[in-house]
Amino acid sequence: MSFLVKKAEQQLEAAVIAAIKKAIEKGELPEAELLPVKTEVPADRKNGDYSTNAAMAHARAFRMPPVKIADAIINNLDLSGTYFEKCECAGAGFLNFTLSGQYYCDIIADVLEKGAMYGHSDINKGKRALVEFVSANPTGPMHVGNARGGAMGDCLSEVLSWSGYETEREFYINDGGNQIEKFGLSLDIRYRQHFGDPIEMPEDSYHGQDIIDHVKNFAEIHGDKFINATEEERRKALVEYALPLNIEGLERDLLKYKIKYDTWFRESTLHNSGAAKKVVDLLTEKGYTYESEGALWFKAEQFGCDKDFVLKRSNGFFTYIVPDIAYHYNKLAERSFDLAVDILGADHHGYVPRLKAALTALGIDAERLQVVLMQMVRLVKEGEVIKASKRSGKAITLVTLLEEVPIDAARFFFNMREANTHCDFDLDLAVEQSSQNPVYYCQYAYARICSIFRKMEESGFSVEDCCVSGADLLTNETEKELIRFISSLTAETENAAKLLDPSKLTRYAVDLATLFHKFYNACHCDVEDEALKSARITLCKATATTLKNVLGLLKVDAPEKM
RNA sequence: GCGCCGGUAGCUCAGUUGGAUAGAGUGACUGGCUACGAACCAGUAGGUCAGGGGUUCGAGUCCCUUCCGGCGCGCCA
Repeated sequence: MSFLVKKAEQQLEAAVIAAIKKAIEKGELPEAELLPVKTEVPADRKNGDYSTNAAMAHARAFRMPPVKIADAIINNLDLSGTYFEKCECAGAGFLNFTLSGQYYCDIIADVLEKGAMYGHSDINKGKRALVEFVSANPTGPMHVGNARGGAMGDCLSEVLSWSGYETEREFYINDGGNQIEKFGLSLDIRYRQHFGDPIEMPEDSYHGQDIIDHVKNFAEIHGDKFINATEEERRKALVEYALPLNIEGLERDLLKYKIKYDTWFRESTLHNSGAAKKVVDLLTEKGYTYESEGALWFKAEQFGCDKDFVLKRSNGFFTYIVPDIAYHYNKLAERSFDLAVDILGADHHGYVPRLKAALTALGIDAERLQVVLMQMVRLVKEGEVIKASKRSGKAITLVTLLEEVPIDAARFFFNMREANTHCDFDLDLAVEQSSQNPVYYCQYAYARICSIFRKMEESGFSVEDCCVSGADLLTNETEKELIRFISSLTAETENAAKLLDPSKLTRYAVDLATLFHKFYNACHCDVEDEALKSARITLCKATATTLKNVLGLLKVDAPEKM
């Protein structure tokens, strides 16, 4: 959290502990072991700016009613030299504290001093994080689920950076294994169909238009010369033509979505370098594998899984999880990231304990791998769910989505809900440029502030030179509430990083906009009292900085006019 | 059958480490621009926090259990 917030909380805790000790010395409270004092912000501000449950928590230790303990604490409390000016007992024995005007001044000054860096924290300084997200199969276009994963992964990466991590974004290209076989098969059949072969597409092949388009373009270049080649050669040529185009397409589409990766990691490199074989050998050396029915098994039960699983099939091929183990071994052991985050669809949840078990067996602290499971997205239009079938190739693609919905709105919407909740994406609302759309609501607040600044400058008033010149100027409840909320951004960033949940910050942006609009309606900036005018403009500047920073984190534009 | 996730206002969702009378948005209704952007604000109405038990000063939050929904449990990926 912001150092000022921390300072205030520490002052409060120290003052309460000192008061309890003093009361014990004076015999107003009995001798007993003290419990740690915890402070919190009351939900209802009528109960002060901070409260502590110290009196209630000590009820048992002191064998006294909480209210009596609270009285003793208040009688011995010394708040001089702190950011607090008042303490009252309320309810069951809560001690409620009120912040002084100086606190509000100092918060605003701090925001303006930090500027674009306000909201950043250093709690994870010196650590490196890798966020892997989307990692869509390169066999076809991305769908709406990838759009959510992309928006979330990108914002989460930014959140981690803000919390102090040195963060990298990575895309894992599944260019090995079964789905590439299926890709080759699908291309092959479409190619033969293109030249008149009446062969039919199997049920489980890729039926999308993109496969047909690839074949058409391929045929324009190479004609029918692969018709008489062996099936293996033909497939190889088709895959070597289409796969790079698909990967370029993924990169291009994600860039449109404002997502830029630091690395594109290919699964095939794990096979070619022997890394996949190496992790299996390591597990075998450590005695964590055994052979049964011609296959090589991993003793997963020993590491908390419900059953053992196969690493190498009796036909000699590795199962899908081996390259994944090797990949995460690469992230954590070879590239030594302190934290690796995977963003996966919720249907992968059963696989996570297996992967972690294997990593543990390899001597890696599996806690360094954190998996964010993401529930499915349902698209809603005109109040009805749009059905999407992936196999039929009729799923709504990311590109189609972005043609309908502004990019900022899409990114914002996909970050409004926690990963682990089903997400209804309302297309009509996302497109709507009105108050109902939370993206515009936030942007409107920013544009409104900029408009105030323009008006002030036009009348010859220097916005640049504004400051809060006295601790007793910003006393309206909407002003104080706005400032307190501004002061909580750093703590919010830290919390979002800790919980791996960027949705905290979309809600923060909306709430900040709300508090600003309330302030705007309750207090006029353009008042006769020059000191008050200057103070309020300064508050607007701090609000603008905070709002712009948060929208920047989400990569949503903060327009000066709209 | 076993396991994971969820169930909070008509709808979509918040609710921090267990805290005070459970909150927003949206929809419905009533108000507010001869002052800085009304893309805004103020107010009214709407609840058995799925049901039941337990832990304690205190439970939407923690534990147990039942019901309902989503998903996973392969020598597929």
